[in-house]
Amino acid sequence: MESLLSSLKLNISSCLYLKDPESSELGHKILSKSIEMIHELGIESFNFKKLGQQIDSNESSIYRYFENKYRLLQYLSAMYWGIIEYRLVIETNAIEDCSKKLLMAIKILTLKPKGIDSYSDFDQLKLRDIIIEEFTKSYHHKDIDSDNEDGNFKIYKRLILRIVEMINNVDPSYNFPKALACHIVEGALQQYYIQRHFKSLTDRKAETQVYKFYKDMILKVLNPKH
Amino acid sequence: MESLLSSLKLNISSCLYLKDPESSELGHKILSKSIEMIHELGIESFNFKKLGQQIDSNESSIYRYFENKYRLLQYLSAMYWGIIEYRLVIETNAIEDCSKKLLMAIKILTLKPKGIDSYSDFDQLKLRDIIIEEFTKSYHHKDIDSDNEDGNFKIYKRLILRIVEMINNVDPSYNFPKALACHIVEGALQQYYIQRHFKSLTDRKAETQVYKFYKDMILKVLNPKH
DNA sequence: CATTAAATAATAGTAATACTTTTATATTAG
DNA sequence: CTAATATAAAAGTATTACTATTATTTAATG
Repeated sequence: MESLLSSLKLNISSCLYLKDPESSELGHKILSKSIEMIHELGIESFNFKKLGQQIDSNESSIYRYFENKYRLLQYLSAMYWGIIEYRLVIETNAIEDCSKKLLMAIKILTLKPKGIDSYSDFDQLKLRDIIIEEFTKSYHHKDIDSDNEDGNFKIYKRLILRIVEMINNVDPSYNFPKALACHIVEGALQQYYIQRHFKSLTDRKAETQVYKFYKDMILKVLNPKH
Repeated sequence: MESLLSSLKLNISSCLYLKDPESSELGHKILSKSIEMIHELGIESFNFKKLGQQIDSNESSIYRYFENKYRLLQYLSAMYWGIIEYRLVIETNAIEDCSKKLLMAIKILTLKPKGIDSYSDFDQLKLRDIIIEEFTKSYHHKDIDSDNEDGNFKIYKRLILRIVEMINNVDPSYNFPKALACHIVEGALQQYYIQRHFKSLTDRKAETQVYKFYKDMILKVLNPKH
């Protein structure tokens, strides 16, 4: 069955683009090809000139969609977190038990997506890799505060607040729900980065390690009501 | 009493510089002034030309010490982690009790240093801010693997392995000591960044929050032997 | 179908940056 | 005093990120 998301549109803050890339053929090409290229080159070596060459378009045309490559990265990040948020809501919705709900959320945040759903003409695994490698750069810079005011990180923050709510439902007496939620979301990326690049700091290299680590943590740190 | 560190020299990997900045007057000026300027401008807007102007020296002279500004950032990071490692060893050395030892380590990692010791002609609090704001950029880039092979992150990794050892001493049966250690070291920086820039994701804005969060976590996650 | 508006392409240009090269000058060590 | 080394000054190069201009194509509307 076709995924629901394929008939919906992620509502991405219009501050992130000059012209909506979902509104044209060229826009779609920009998104899908930029994922490939940033994945291959890294954000530093990637630029709009190279992208233009690859999609038989022109640098200046791309600038009509995005202010610069970091804005594009923020857009791609919003897409990623939007998809995660969507899965989080859909896949935890029916779960009654608070603890099980939270654990499912953590699964979604940590495990590689399996049956990639048909939403998207782009490669979701490559997008995930980009987030692991580059997301930190989309919000570590001098303009972070004004970017933030503009709502560039709305989806990301809303996602974290959803986790906070789940944590509160499991254990309302826990004192650091926000810190814990940030920790899990950001830490999961961090763990994968370390697995890839700092092997000596990795306990065991397995996809499920990251999930197990947080599961163990959650179960011990939170005291379920009943 | 004068700190021991003032009579020692941090042993920073020679891969990080072309000429040892500790070996000359100009080198010292480069270090202390770059801390001020990166703190003020952020690493992106900072460059060697501007630095040269501020210390009445020349761009090209600075290039004889450091390959580029990111290498300088890695050097400053090594300095920071070197000081933390030093404090970690000195201040936990006499503590017998494993758990107390680990908690002291976490204090050092999370709390703002108080009685700044006399090691250094530079501003340690500014250096700490730089690490919070910019450290992630020193190891999120395409050359990370070769940088790493060259030993650019030796001190950082050794520091983490010290924490791992402390964790193992408290609870040898714990399955994720490395993940937990990375988490604490990196997460502490992350928490401060979020406190500063994502207020809505902060539980309570207080310096001690970060320490309390990890203390709570450690006490619940690890099962002391006795 | 004709007209108009909008989107895109092609080209060139600008300003800044990151870094190199060359040459001159100052400092230091033997 | 001499020679080696460190630094300064100045100019130059290649790249990048972005803008501006004009031409061409496409789509939308009456």
